[in-house]
Amino acid sequence: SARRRMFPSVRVKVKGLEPLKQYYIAIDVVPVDSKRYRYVYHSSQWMVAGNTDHSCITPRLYIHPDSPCSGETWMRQIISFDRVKLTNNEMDDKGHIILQSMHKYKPRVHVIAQDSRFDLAQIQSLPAEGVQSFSFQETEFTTVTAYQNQQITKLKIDRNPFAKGFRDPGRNRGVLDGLLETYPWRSPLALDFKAFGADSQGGSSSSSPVTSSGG
Amino acid sequence: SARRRMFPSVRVKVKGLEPLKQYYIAIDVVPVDSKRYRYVYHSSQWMVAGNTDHSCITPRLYIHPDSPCSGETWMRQIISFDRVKLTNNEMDDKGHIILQSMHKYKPRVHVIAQDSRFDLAQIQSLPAEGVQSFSFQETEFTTVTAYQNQQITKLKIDRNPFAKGFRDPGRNRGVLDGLLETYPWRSPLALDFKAFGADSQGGSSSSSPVTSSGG
DNA sequence: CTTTTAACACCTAGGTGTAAAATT
DNA sequence: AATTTTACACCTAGGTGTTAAAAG
Repeated sequence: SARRRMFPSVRVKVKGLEPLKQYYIAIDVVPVDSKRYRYVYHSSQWMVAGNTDHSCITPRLYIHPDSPCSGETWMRQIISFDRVKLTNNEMDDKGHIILQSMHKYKPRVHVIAQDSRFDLAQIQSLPAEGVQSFSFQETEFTTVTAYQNQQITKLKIDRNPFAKGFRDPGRNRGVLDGLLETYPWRSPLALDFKAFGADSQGGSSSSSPVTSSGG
Repeated sequence: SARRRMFPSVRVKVKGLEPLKQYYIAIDVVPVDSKRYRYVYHSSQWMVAGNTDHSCITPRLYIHPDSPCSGETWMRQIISFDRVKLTNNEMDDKGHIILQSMHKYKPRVHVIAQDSRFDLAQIQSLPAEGVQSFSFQETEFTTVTAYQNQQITKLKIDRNPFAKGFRDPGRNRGVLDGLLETYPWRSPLALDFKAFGADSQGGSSSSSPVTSSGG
């Protein structure tokens, strides 16, 4: 029943909003498939290890704490979801995002136009209209309770300020640098409402008790 | 240009709200008079030391972070304003409550019925209707940048968790106990919407670089 | 002289991976 | 054997009164 922050966090830039209109921006995390995975150490790969039915659960929505906010303000800043918390506790009552361990997931970002018809700050699920949703291939991740991949561990230690105590000022740095070259998202992800499509340019996203999928 | 939390913080209990209706609850701090004060140490008293015109400033509103919320939820819990921050910086751009040092002030609590006509989460000033305001005589305080009254200092050290490092486990305890007997607010203040009046029963309220008024 | 500012040691509060223990 | 939980040392982040220096 652990609950930890998602790290790296999802960070997005938005353009094409109406400056004076009010928007909510939210994130949720949806299953990529219905498979359960296990990590095969000697081949450094995630392998299918069973099936899971996710169809009866609706994902929880994390509303960005700045919501609601004008399109102008949203577009002026990088929108960071660094306080999102994940848990594997299905009975969680703190509103955190509930995921099953050893499964693949992908975050989605939702931009919701304010509408006086629904209760704006009490949103528990997505409204039927006035929503645009985006997701990014490179933010896919696999959930774990213990790290399987030492490269991910090193990346987390080096990039997460709260893990500074585990940093080795010595030669580990080279290993991390190598991983970062292949780490797809370094700068904020980009959402363009004029194009109405997901234009990814890198950024950061993943989760806490989590390793990336590929090996 | 200091900005510190208000301590003790204002804590209220509410009754008489409509359970299913949505409300904002907010606090602001208004001048008690137009006088500037100085503390006369030998007589342990605040004396008038000048005049100030507060008429051209509208006080800033601090909206309780749980807002908006149903009447049922508001009534079920103690409503604590322990994150309110005060500053003497008139140019403050962080939204903190701006006060002048060496003046007397009194907090006000506002209960605001949700209304689709105004932009609910962007409230900068009080709406013209649908608001009920309460204040409590015993929460009056005088602002300072350095404590004038050693009893207040001792009370803060003993009651504020963040000041634990200054606590003296020895004989100071007796002094504080004596002050607490005369300290008027120990339990949450009470707002009754059926009576539409301020029914005070003690509680806690004051401010950060602040001493109480009386000697 | 009175009042304010800034640096400081000392706290609370909470986010890390780790390693051992517990669970399945 | 694989996975999860728990206690832990070590961090970040930020709230205290104190003190000396600065400002008025």
